[in-house]
Amino acid sequence: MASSQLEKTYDPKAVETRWSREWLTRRYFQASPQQPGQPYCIVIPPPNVTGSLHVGHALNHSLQDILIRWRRMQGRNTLWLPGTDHAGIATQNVVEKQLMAEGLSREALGRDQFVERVWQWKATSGNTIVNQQKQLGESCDWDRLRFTMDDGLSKAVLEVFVRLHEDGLIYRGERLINWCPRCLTALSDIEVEHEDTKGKLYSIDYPLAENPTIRLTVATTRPETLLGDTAVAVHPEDERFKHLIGKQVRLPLTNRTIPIVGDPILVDRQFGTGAVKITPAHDFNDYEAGERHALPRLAILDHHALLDPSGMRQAGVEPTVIDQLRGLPVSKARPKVEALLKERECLTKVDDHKMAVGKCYRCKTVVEPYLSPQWFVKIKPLADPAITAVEEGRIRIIPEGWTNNYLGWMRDIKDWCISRQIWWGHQIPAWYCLSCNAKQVLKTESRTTILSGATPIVSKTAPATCPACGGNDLYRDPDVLDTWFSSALWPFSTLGWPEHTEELKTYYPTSTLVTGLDILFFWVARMIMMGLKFMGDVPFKDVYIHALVRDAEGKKMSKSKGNVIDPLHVMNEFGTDALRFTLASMASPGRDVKLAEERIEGYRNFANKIWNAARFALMYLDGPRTVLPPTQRTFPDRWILSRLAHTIRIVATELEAYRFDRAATALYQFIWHEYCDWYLELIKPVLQTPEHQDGAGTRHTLLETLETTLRLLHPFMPFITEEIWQTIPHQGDSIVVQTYPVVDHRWDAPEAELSFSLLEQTVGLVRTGRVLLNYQPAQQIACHVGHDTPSRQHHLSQLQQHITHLSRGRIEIGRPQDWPTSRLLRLITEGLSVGIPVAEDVDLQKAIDRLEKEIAETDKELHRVDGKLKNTEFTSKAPPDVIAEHQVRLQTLSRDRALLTDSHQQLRAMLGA
RNA sequence: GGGCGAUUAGCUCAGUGGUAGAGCGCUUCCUUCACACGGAAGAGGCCACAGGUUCGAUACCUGUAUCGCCCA
Repeated sequence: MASSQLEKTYDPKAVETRWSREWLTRRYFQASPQQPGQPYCIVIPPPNVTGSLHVGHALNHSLQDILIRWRRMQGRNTLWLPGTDHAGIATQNVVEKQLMAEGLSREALGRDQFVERVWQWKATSGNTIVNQQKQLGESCDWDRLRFTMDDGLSKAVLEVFVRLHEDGLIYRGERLINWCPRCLTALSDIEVEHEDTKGKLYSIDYPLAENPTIRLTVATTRPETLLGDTAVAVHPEDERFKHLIGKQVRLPLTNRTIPIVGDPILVDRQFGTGAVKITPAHDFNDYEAGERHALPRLAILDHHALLDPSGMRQAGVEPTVIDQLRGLPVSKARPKVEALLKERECLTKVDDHKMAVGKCYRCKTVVEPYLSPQWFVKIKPLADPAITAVEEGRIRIIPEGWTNNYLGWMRDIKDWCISRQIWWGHQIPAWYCLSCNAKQVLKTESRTTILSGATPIVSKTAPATCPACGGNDLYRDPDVLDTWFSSALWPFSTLGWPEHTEELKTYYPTSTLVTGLDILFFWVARMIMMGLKFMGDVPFKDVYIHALVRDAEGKKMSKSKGNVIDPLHVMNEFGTDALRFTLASMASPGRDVKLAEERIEGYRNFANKIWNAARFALMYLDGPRTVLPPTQRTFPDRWILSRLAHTIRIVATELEAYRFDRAATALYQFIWHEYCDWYLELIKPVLQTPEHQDGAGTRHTLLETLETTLRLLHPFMPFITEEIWQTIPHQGDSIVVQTYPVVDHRWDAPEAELSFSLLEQTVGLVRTGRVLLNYQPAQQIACHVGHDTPSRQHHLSQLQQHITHLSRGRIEIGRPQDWPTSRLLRLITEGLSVGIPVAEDVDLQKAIDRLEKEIAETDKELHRVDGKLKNTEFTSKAPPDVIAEHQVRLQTLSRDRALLTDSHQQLRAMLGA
């Protein structure tokens, strides 16, 4: 057990590579329903299969690994189930870009070949993130790795789709949906990101049909959609306009007249001119208004969001206008329309206006409301139980503040558009009989349109014949499902559902879901709905929501900004343990993690500190070790055991509460500032004295506390703790499968803690005095130590050897009034006095300044406390113990002040002499 | 526009109805035998602002300002 086994500086790389492999080889993370212990299960939020690990994953995964390793050590039957997500639009975009670079396109390839190509891409890049996760030491059961498009999960998707359809909770219909004209697919409401932009508010005159000299002025931010207007709305109680309701206006640039309707929902009398145009095919609010007033819908944009000549013809747009606008994107059409309106003197005003535009969350293209037939989930019946589950506390959201966010969204939830017009994903299991639906299925060369009137045959397997006509000319719906549809099943589909597996019985409901706020609605809410619907129980009991990781300035990390911290780079430079500990210690609830490399460096240093503490222990562990009952151990041993017990308590409490930051801080504080700074220093004299009578007992406590601390720290810093644990005397194969420390009440030693605080205070004063008098650290000095309170004075004499050792002084303990009155610097705090002889050649100014500062501070505090005690309001109303405490403080402060003043005078006298 | 959160040391953040805390950074000293990725000693704060509750508020309440997030 020679110390040369450990290098002077900890080198994480070799250690991490070795142990991450070894743990996998030894299959420590494999779960089984047969294992004993109360189950504890976490399903990982599946990252994009073709992605790579970013620092957000690192945070998310570190926290899960801490929970899982902690529970595993507690003896729970733990399962951390890993997996990846097929990320439909994102992955398809990536592969399409590759094709473009090769001069190909998905259309040129055809659907089957394209999908085959994506599978190939998944095969080459799909393991990247998994391998990175392994490098991070994530203790997942890798045998159970799942993918949202693997056979089992696809089976679950089919089952769910068919059953929801049977229950009338999935329907197909023509609605206005969010459409990305670049991805050429529908998006759900929450896949649209709203962004404030500067726009304009146009005021446009619509002349009254019966009397063109009367004009109704409408305000709009999108003048080009005017071509598709089918009404104008005013508030039914607006005195300015209510007499116009029911009349017709001429729609500029077209040959149509449209009605004026009264609508209290759509119209805000204060906004704009008080009159708005209604374009049901191009605006969500207008769509609903159109429903209320049974208005026709006229679409003038095609699926590329270009002005569509045939749409415009149907809308009665003047042929010359059509010629000018055909094929233009909105951004170019708008100024044209503006100019045309100006020409005709219809445009009365253009104001600057702040407005929100929706953008595709995948490609940031401006989305268009687009009228098209899509598949929807009727969500209300699913949402209601999901609301109740959270209200009743069957699911706890942590931090609690997000609960209202969740409930608010769920109560106002809209039907979920689940069809996507892409190729990569779960194709919808619906077929159309081409003979029954001859008029509803329109095939052109480039596109097949299935009108909303078509009758689908929904089935888990391809039907051979049409059940209605017996025909066999069946056409499968080309759309695929929203990726989140399959993710919503994740907590049970990964455990084998729809089969009734032992895994489901054992691990469902899972214990905790750890995720970022950004997918609370996308994913968490939908898992709750689907879990309740298909498992009859919540998918998890706790949802822990952590913050997002930002850069040191608090900006969102993004490749284009170049402020991305690459976790792998950081792990290489500072060690995985350092990164994990940093993320854990910064995971305070309700606050974003602002990550700077200096922080990680700081925890790299922490790892090195632990490493060297272990080196120290190994140097002195040779020799017999004796186990003594805690009360019979030495003062330093009793103290450190007491502090360790305290730390174990804190870590347990904080982990239960998901306060990773506080648990990490407690560990840091204990290890560095108690164990290393004080305990190891305190026991050096015993260890460095051969045959010391306390040697055997001390060596045992040293080992016992180090080994326990390593286990306590292991979930946070798995690698270094394993490496050290293996080096010191131990029982068992790996720290991974050891028990987590629990509090031993016999370790609590309040008397030792009290003595320690006196020791710390005394050593602190001596060291301060040493610096004030410019004595070198190594120089042995003589000093007097005394205390006001006799019992504390007695404690000082018991601590004499430790004070002597830590302050490098010959300590004489006695009452301050008996000390020499000249050539002595006295420092005083809270009744404790330290006197240090002043050598002939010392510059006393520093010491005098210091004393003056302390006198001033004591004075200030004295006045404050005295003032309070003289205030009868305080003495009559404050609780007695608070008053007593103030009285004691007043006494101590007065005595300190007197002694400090005395010391100050003596020093000044010396200067004068 | 609605909701939520933040505002504490130079920076990043804990925290509590009764002495203001940590990490990093900064200053000075120190290569002594675990560690210079270290040790020791320091400097640094009207706890955003204004009211209120209270004997007492950085903390509880109300409002304001600034910043951030979510929703519309």
